[in-house]
Amino acid sequence: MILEIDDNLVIYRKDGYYKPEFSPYFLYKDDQGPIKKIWKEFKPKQLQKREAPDTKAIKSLILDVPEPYEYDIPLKKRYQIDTRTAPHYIKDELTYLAFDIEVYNEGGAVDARKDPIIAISYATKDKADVLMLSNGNRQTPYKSEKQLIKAFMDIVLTYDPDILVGYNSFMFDLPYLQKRAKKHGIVFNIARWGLDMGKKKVKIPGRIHVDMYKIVRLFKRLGVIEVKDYTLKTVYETLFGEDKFSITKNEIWKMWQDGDKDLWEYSLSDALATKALFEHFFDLIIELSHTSRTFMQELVSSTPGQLVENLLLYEGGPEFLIPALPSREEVEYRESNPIKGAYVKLPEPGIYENIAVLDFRSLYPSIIITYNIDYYTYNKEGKGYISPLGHAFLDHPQGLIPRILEGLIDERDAIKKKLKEDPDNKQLQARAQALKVLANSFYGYMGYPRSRYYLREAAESVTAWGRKHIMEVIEEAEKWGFKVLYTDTDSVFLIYEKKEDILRFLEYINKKLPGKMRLDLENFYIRGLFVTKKGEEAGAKKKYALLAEDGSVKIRGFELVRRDWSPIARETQRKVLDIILKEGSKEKAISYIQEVVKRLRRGEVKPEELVITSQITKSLDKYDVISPEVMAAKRLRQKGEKVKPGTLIRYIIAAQDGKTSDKAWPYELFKSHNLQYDAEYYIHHQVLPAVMKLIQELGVSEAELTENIKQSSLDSF
DNA sequence: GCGAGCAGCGTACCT
DNA sequence: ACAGGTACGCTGCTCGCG
Repeated sequence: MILEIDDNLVIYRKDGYYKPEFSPYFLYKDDQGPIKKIWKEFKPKQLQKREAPDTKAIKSLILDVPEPYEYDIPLKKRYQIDTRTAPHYIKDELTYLAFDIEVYNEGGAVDARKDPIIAISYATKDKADVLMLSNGNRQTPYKSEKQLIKAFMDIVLTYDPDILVGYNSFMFDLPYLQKRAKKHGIVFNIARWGLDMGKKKVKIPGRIHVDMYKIVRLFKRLGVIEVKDYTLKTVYETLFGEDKFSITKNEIWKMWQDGDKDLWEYSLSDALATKALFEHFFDLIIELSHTSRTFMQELVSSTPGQLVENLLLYEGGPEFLIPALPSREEVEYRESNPIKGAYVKLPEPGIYENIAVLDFRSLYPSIIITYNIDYYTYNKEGKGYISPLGHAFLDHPQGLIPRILEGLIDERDAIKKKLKEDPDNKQLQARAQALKVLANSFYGYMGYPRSRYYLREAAESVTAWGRKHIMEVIEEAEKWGFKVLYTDTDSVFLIYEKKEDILRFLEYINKKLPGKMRLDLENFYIRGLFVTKKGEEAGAKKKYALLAEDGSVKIRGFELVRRDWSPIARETQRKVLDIILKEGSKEKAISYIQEVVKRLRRGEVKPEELVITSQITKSLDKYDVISPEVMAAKRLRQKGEKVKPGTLIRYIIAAQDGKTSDKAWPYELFKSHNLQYDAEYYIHHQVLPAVMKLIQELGVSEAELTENIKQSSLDSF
C-alpha cells in the first residue's frame, strides 16, 4: 500500500521509501508525425540539476519545438498515468494520531517569537492524553517547553502513526511547533525516516498529514457538509449534534497560571474532537482519494477542480492527448466571457396548498452523457448531436468526460443496489457519496477558465440543453392543466389536485426523455410560501418555504438561512414562518413579533443573539467601501488580531451616532467595552425586514404592524 | 448643507 | 481558484432644493 508520492517522485510505504526509475517525456509533432522526447535528453544541462524536472523550466526550453504537447504535466501525474499507479488505501491497516496545541498569550495576536506552548494534547484510536507544562500552581513531568515538545515528538515517533491529524495544523500547530523548537535549539522532527521537514511547506516524510480544517473546507465546496463557519467547535457540533467543551480563548493564559483543570479538559477535547472528525470522514477521504486517483496528502490541499483534473488525466492520459494549461491571457479571456446558465422562473407570491416538486436526476451529468458532450467530440463540421445553440458533438465514439461520468453513475447505481441489502455499510455509503460529488463537479470543470479541458461550446451547450428540457416540462405540465408555480435549473413546482395525476405526468415525461435523462418526484408538500422581492410586487426567486407531510419544513433563501443576519432576526423569522405554514394565524404572528420588539427595546436581548457574521474576502486595505464588517475587522486589527482573506468577522451594531459601519463592533470588543446595542437598528434593519414580507402574505399591512409595534413599545415604558 | 434616489460593491445564498 | 443566477444591505455619489 502506497501512502504517498511526493513532488520529487519519492514513493512512501509503511515499511520504507524508494525512488523509482522513471523518465518523463513530452510529445511533439514534425514531418514524421508525433515524436516522444525524454525530458532529460532534451536539454540535459539545465534539467539534470534538479531532482524533479520543473515543468515550467521545460516549457520555456521547448518553445522552439514545433507543436509541443504534454510538456506541462507534473512529474507525479506523468508517473501515475504511465505506470497506472493510483491510491489503494486499506483503512484497517492505517494508524493515526490526532493532536492539538495550546499557547500562552495574554492579549493580541498569538506570536511564536514570544508566546510559549503550554499544552499539547493527542488522541489515537484507543488512547488520549494532555501534556501540560508545569507552573507554580500545578506540577507536571514537563518542566520546560523544550521538554514538552520533545515529549510530544517521542509520543509520535513511538506510536508511529501513518496519518497525523490536526485542525488548522498546516497553518498553525505544525509551523508553531517548528518555530518554538528552533528557539530552543532543537529540530521538530517527527518524520518516519529521520528526514528533515521541508523548509517552507510543512512536510512529514513517511506520514500523511491530514488537516481536518482543509478537509472540511473541501467538503463544503463539494457539497458534502453544511456549516456556518469553520471553527472546530461549530463543525463538531453541526456534525454530531452535541456540545463541545469550550472555554474563553483569551483566558487560556490565566487558566494555565491558576492550574485550572478546565484547560486540561479543553485541550483534550480539541484532540478528541479532531480525532472524531477524522474518523467520521475517514471512509469518504479514502473513497474520494480512490475515485479521483489523488493520493491522500494531495487530496487534503486539493480543490474540486484538481480532483476532476486528476481523474481526467489518469483515465484519458494514455489514450487522449492531454490539453495544455491555458495561458494567463487565455484565462482572462475566458473569465471575461462567462457562459449563459440556467433558467429560473419568476414565482407568483402567495400561500399555496398541494405542491409537488419534481426534479431531473443529475441534470447536467445526464445531459453530458446523453448528448456525448466533450472536449474531444466537439465537431466543427456540424456532425452528431446539435445543441440548441447549434454546436455539434459526434454521437460516437464516446467522449472522455461522458465515458467517465457514465462509469461513475453506473457504479453508483450498482452500489445503491448493494446498499439496499446492506444499508449500514459505511464504506459503501462513502463510496456512493464520493461518486456522486465527483460526478456533479464535471460540468463546472468544463466551464472553469483554468481548466485544461475547457470548451466554451461544450459548457454552454450543457446549460442550453438544460434550459430546453425544463421549458418543455413547463409546457407539458401546463398542457396537462397543472399550475407551474416555480422552476429553478432542474426542479419544477406544480400545484396538483390528485397525487395520481403527478405520477401519470412523470411517467409520460420520462417516456419522452432521451438517453440517461430522467425526471423524479422529489416530494409532495401540504403548503408552501413564496414572497415578493423587497419593496416590489414581483415574486422573489430562490426564496421559499415548504411544509412537508411529515411536518418538516424546507426553507430556501430566506434571511434565516443566512449567516450575515443576526440570530434574533433569523429566529423570529423562523418562528413566524412556522406559524404561517402550520397555523396560518395572523394574530399569533403579530403578537410574537411584538414580543421580540419589546425585548429588544427593554435591552433584554443577549449579545449572542445580535451577532452578525460576515466574511472578509480580501486584504483590509483593498476595500474602497467601508462596510460594517470591514469596519469591525479594522477594529480587530487595531487590537492586534490578524485579519486575512477568509476570516469571519462577528460583529454587533452599537447604540451610538454615525453610519451603520461606524457602529459595528467586533463581538469581543462590544462586550469588553460594555457597549449597548442599538435596539432601533435591530428592530428596523433586522427583525422587521425579515418578517414583513412573510406577514404581508397573511394580509397584514405594514401600517397595521408598525401601529401595533408603537403601541407595544408604549406598553413597555 | 441636506435628504432622496440610485449605482455599484460586496456577501451569501440556490441549483 | 468547479459554473451562473439571484436578493439585498450598505456606502458614497449625484441631484434638486434653497
